[in-house]
Amino acid sequence: MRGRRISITCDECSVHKISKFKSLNDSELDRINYHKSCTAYKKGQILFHEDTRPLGVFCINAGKLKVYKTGDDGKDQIIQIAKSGDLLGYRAMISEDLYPVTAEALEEVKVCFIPKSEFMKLIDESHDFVMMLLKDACQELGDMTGMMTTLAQKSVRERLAVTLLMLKRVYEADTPEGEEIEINLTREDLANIVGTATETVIRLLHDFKEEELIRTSGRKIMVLEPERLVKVGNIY
DNA sequence: GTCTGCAAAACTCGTTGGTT
DNA sequence: AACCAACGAGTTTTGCAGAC
Repeated sequence: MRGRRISITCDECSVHKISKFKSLNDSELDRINYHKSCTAYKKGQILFHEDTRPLGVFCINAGKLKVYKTGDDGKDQIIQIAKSGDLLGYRAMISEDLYPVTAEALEEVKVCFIPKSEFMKLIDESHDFVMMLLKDACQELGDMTGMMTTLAQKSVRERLAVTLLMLKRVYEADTPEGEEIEINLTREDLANIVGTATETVIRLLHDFKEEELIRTSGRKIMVLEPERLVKVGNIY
């Protein structure tokens, strides 16, 4: 299933200022612009599969993706919800590994693909760019450590509270100021982040609703009381 | 008591075809 | 082209039994 080719130039890109490419100079940016290809993916389409070889990196222009790993029992564990401005696939490429995860569009997604050769040239030439990648990789390592601890030590109820707060941060980036933040994810995806069964997530969401911590409208979830969710999640 | 898995019912959403 | 109803697929919810 392939996406539809589209055209986005870096200087008119809406996320350029928050992307990893913000430190590049004009000539470096021109080169990326020349070599990259941009694609629109529909919901459910796959950008890259686990255990395939990276041929380049993906810069998300618009939309959200779930990044997940499939376990031995066939169940998916969602590692990350990637959003506009995020860069995907560079760690596996730099370490010359296969992709450890799959990236799938959660909605209409616009993505720019930068071939490996051009990306590696940038790493050779731009110190600022390398530092930016290093910072990002270290940050993610820290996040993963936190996630592992959360999954291992917290109850499902606590994990769901932590997950809702994390998703609120992800979704508020795309929400105009003043508007209510809506987390738009299936219950199954939510369960795959929390690491539990869909039914358990639905039951706990029902409890959170009763406690007026959240409100739901169809599949959409609105966090009403983030401070109380912090307490429920035992976050200090 | 907490959580999971299964099954069934209820609900939502996207697609399709007909009508205006 | 716009609107609407019907339909089917997918998703959500609920109840129950059982494992830990």
